[in-house]
Amino acid sequence: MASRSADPKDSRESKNGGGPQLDAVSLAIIEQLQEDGRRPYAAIGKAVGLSEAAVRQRVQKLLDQGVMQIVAVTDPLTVGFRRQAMVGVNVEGDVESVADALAAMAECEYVVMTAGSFDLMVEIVCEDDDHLLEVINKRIRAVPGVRSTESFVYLKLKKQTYMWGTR
Amino acid sequence: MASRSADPKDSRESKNGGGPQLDAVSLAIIEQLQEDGRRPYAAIGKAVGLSEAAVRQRVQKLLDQGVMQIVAVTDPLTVGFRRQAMVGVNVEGDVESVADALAAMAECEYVVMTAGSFDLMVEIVCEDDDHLLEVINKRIRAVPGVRSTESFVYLKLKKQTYMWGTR
DNA sequence: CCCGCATCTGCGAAATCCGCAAGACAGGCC
DNA sequence: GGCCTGTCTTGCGGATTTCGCAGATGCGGG
Repeated sequence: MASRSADPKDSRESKNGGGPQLDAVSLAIIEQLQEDGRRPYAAIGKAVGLSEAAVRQRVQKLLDQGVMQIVAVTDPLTVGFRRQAMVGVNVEGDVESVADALAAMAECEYVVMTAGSFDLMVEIVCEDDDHLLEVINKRIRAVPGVRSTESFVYLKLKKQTYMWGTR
Repeated sequence: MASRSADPKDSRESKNGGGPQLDAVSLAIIEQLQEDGRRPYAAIGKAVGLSEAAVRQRVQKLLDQGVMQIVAVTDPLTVGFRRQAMVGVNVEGDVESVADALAAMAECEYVVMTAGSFDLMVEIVCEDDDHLLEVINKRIRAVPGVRSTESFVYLKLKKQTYMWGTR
């Protein structure tokens, strides 16, 4: 199912925790859809050297497998979220359970466990200062196991891309 | 052009750095496209109570204005990027010019100016450890104005959503 | 050798996308 | 008030795209 039969011009191994491997053709399809998520299958097929139906099947499989998703992404500012912050968190005890608790909060857009002087980094998206203050001081610090937090309020977003795999 | 909340026209609100305001209908359209970026315009129109052509025009305008984009997003691990890190940067001199220089690097997925003990936070996406090491120690620290950096290597990504505006 | 499995291709039918022109509506101006 | 203007909305036809299905091809196992 993965690839390997048609045209093995690529071979990376490393079964990481996620899923199946991708061949060069699927990579090329993903690149096309990263430029425009609504690009027609026929146009993609022309670009990657495959028939329209084949592209359709591959895209469907990539979606089913969860390798990629085609979605609208927005600028938080224009949809009413005017305060964002990155919060570094230090934990005592089980880091992962704290991470799960934070991930359950709607305002936490992004939660990652890290190595370094923070155990967790969390991106918060809020409507205004009051909302941000409440989330950081009342909700995050109330989670059992949270030892301390340090906040970095966003002043200006300079770059934000979704071009993984495009280089 | 657009207004901002429940009903047709009211006037302005703080013009933030981004752009125009969105009314409830555009919000609903965005929600539809956040569930499935390829959903047909007619289906969206039925869901939000608008004609197909009207939905098409609004979507096109939202795209042209940069309010949203419809793209494929992938799990970095499955497309071959196995090392990620958040890097906090301290700057002497003009912060914005340093931010621009970092934003120009392909490996920098995310660049934001912040208030707090870092002037900039940068998310790096790399293929392996060697690549990550090179980007941080050779490229970022070589940018004029970079005083110091602190790295937080990703151990496990716990949450990553694209649901802005959906709450 | 034969068979199962997976993918790719080609083709028609149905649905969708896209441009165009006309009607509806609110706001600004004299 | 009356008028104008810009925007939004609607409806419609043609080109394009999507979708399902059947057949062809390649590969590995029994």
